[in-house]
Amino acid sequence: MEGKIALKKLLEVQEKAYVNDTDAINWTEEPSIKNTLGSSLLSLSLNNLEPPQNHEQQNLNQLGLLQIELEEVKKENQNLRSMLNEISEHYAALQNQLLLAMQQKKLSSSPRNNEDMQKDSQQNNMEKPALPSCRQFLNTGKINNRVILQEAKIVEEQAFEASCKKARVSVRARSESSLMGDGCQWRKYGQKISKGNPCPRAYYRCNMGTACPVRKQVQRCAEDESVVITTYEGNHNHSLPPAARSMACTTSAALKMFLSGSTTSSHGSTYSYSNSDLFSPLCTSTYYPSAAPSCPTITLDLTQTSKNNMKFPSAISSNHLQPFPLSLHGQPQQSEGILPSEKNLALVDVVSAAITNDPSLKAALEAAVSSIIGDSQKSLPTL
DNA sequence: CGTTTTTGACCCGCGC
DNA sequence: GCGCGGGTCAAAAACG
Repeated sequence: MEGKIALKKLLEVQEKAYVNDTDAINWTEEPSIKNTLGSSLLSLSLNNLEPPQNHEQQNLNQLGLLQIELEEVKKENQNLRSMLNEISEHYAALQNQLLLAMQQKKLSSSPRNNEDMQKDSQQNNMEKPALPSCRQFLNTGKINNRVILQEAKIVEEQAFEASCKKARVSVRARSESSLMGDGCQWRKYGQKISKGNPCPRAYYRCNMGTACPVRKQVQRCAEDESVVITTYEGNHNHSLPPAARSMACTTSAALKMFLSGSTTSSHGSTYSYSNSDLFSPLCTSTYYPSAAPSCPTITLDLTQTSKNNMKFPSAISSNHLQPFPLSLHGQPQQSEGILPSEKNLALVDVVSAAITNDPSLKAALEAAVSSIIGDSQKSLPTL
């Protein structure tokens, strides 16, 4: 019977590991379990190796029982898996609804074109079935949940794509090479010397998919030629290699967060991430000129390294950046001479929470940083 | 020889 | 309407 106990223990550990990944126990490293399992399994194998004398029938019975039990546990495991999937789906759907609600709030709070927005939303409501409230959603059945989830995803994707169509993500990084290793294949299709910058601007197109709309511009900073500014525009219409996916996730997540959680001026906005502890002159009051002023541009400033802190945008003005440092592990830290508004604090909270609570975003940011630094040997800044 | 890069010409939007 | 500047095209050159 020791074998049965061992199997039970093993299954318990497996179940525990499955239900909560973060609390998963590496049973091979857990001394008590390791010892118990070790001795039990050993005795089981020894029992099985015993010559089939009087115990033959007993062993066969045991084997049968164990097989039955194994099947039961497998079923239970499947149930747990499906439950987890459902919970994940619920979570995603609720997240979508939150996003939509935030977007609607943003639209309704904007005094400009309020009537137009209402008309648009009415039109949208006529075109698409209205999304249920959270309570309704939670009370609906399994099939309804799936349908709602799909609808929510479609609506969200449409809204996001519309917002992102012209949105850009700019990455500032110190690099000897003018090309950032972002995992994608790019084809150069043009080069120009822009006004106010002696360094030429290179234009690249994504070469990985057929007619992929993604483009990027690469230009060295006029003030500091060691800084390379890479601006990405558009969404990939094909699968990406892991390295490129990390970057795409980062830029997409950054766009998503800011388009959903912030205001946008009529003349376009520029936001900035930075990973520096202190304000750099480049960040405090410099406007990174966008070739398309009507497009919102998010700037990931990776020109300075830091261990624990990351700087996030606060002021969302059309022409100036006034970021202040934000500790990802705590509350926003106020910088000298810069007073963030309540709205900005809220935005920072959203961003902070998003990164703190979303391991994938955190990982994507780390991957993006590592791809830019291009030095896998060095330890990455802890986010 | 196929692919990629270079570079001058062209297009288009915006401000005056 | 005109000029300016950013973005794109496409032929030629370079490269492997």
